[in-house]
Amino acid sequence: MKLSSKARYGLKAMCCLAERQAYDDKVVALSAIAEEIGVSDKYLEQLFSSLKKAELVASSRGAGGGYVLPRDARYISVGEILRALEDGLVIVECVSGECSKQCGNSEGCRCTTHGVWDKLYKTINDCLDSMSLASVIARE
Amino acid sequence: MKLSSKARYGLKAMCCLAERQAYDDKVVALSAIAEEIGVSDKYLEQLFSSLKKAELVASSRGAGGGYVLPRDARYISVGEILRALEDGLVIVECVSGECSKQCGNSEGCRCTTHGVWDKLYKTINDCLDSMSLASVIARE
DNA sequence: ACTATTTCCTACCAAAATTATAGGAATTGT
DNA sequence: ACAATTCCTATAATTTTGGTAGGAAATAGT
Repeated sequence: MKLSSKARYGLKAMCCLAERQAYDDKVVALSAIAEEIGVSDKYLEQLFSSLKKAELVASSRGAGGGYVLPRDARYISVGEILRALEDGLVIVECVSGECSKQCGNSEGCRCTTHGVWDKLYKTINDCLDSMSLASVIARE
Repeated sequence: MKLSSKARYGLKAMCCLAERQAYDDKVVALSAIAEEIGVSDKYLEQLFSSLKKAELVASSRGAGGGYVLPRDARYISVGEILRALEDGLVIVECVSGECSKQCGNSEGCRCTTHGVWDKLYKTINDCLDSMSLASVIARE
């Protein structure tokens, strides 16, 4: 149950973007973020593609273009970011969907361990949703 | 951040063992558990090897041998089981160890996102430690 | 109109981790 | 002796992850 590099770098990149935007309210070129956090432009592009799809960043193309946060960092949660990067943070198939093959018992899913995964899933998401991007960069 | 099959099958197997032991207090052959939860003997052997190392099962070899819980199911937590199967449930390297390459800032680790992983790690473990094997098979 | 810059899209490759299989050694009850 | 069982190690197959690459589309400045 390791967190992917996508999630690690993605969150770092979002922090970086938020910090730069707090400093001067301009669009930030992806290359600047990539350099700061130490990944290639091309790799980071892919992460931002996921983030954009989830509307966690907005962009403008062309020369002088770049990315901005679509809303205040106080209203963007870590949970949203990680779910965008980690395919919904689905821990086991059992959770958040039909429980067909994994459990062997789809309807109602009374498989012994279902309750465990369910509770774990909720706990993780609650935890991550309780942290905003703003609170992270403030290191609260 | 998916849970491994090891963890899924391992917990199921532990539930199965606990249930059988509650029923009649004998050692349970691994093959019986493997059949019930639908994995091969050989695969399950590996999981039990990890579980044994963590002293979450005890075994007797030879004909008529098998596995037993070394203590009451009320005093075995899901957290213990999953940590044994999932390499300590380490979410990111940053957590529970030196924070060298991943963060780029080892001492004190003030990397922006460290607090997030730390909190997440604690939350997950607290959640899992709060569930005993007995409560799981009782479906509480 | 041209150029430089930048996001966006898609395909692909390599490495690592996971999942599973296999063979056989060691132990023990009958 | 024999059958049943755990234990140990190697390895094969599959999937996932991490990262590279090329180029299309858009836009600002000249």
